[in-house]
Amino acid sequence: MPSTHRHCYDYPHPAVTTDVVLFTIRQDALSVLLIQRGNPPCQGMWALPGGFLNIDEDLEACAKRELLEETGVEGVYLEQLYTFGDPKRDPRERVVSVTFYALSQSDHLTPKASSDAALTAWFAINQLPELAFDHADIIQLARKRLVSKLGYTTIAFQMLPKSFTLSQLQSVYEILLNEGLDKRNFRKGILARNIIKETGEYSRIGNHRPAKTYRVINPSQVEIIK
Amino acid sequence: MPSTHRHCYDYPHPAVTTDVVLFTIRQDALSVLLIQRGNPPCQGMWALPGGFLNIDEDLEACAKRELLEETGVEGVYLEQLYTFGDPKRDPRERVVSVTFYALSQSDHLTPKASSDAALTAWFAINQLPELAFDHADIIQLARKRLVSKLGYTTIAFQMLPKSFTLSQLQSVYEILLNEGLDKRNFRKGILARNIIKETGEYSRIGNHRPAKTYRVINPSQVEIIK
DNA sequence: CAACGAATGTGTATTTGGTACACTAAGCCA
DNA sequence: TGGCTTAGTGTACCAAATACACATTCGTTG
Repeated sequence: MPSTHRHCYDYPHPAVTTDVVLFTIRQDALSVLLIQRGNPPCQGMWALPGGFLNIDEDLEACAKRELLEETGVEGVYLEQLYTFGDPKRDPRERVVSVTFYALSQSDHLTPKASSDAALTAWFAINQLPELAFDHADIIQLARKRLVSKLGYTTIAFQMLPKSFTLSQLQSVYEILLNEGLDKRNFRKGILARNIIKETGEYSRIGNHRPAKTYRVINPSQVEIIK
Repeated sequence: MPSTHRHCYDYPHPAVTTDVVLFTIRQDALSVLLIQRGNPPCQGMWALPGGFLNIDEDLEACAKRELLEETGVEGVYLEQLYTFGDPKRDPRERVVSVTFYALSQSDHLTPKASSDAALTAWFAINQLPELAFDHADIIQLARKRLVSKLGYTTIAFQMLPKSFTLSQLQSVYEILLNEGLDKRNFRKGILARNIIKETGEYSRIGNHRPAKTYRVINPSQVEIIK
């Protein structure tokens, strides 16, 4: 390493980064937000938003900052996923990446061109491009975690607007679980948990019967249920 | 920092450590292995085994190495828990700690005096001493994770010898869950899962009827069940 | 304005899984 | 042989999950 480097330690330190898997549902498919890399290594490949931890910055703050800087997305639900530290995962230097996953509803999605002019785009999880580093592993682990959390938390509501219909909610579950669910049983189950209530208003989109809309009783809080 | 430091970077790097919460059951209590700190900061307080990541070392390898070096324990089940990165969690420098939890049966427990002559000792989880840094938080998170994994994995078997009785197994569950369980229902439930089988041998300890011993069908593999 | 298309909304019967509960069996020891 | 200690076993009840079909309410169109 060049001797002009300024920050010195008496034993080697790895670099620490955060990377974020931002999920949303687009066109009936679970999708993740990726950035096309403009520089080597892995130039031209797609990668998760993320970057180096500032020395006085909390891990979660770093993840949020990188997500905002690189994609313009903020205010989403964010949770730590796993820490990847294979010594060879980045060819440049030793990099330990603390990864997060985030959930966003379509409302909040305003990914803009990043400050370093890289491309950002959504990809359906079953049609991912070639990914940089170990980011494909990270995405699969995040997906697995998200799906398993569906079963015992209220995490699904983080992918819906404040007010939603039961059909929309069921659709989130069906897309994530990748299986169809019985409408009556689904509604019975959700309502029995007492976590949502009617807004009193109706969704009047489409040329069919309007649907009651609901909202979460304890919003912006992911709880363990049952 | 002293200018004699040798490893230099063009932006500051945090230190990365691993810390391990090693659980076992001793005297009918869930217990963790701790080391008394010989040096500041937190001199005299108790801490988790752990230490700095070598620059070419995998995270899990680091956790295993530190556990072996500091406590003499090896061959235990180990799993990543969470990464703690509060900028103020260590007063000396910025330290990001990737934490693990480990499970050991009494058989494997041979904690020896560490190489740097610190004291190691087991503490019941309800009688912990004053702990260094944020190690109390780490232990509580590990306990929570372990208990919740009881419900949907075969993790409990990692706390028992290869061959065990159903009463011993039930005891592990009772201690971790902190509640008594019905013997008949417990046995019915475990056997219905088809994860253990009789060894054909009997445990003949104590002045009472011998107990059939069992072992895990798929040993040294923690599986998700149901 | 009637018929149609499309999505909403609703109840019951069955099966399955979980829970509650008490006595006999087998060994050791005095 | 009687007493102590832990092992080992079955059934009845209740709760939760599943399977399953049709009427309702809009908008649109002929």
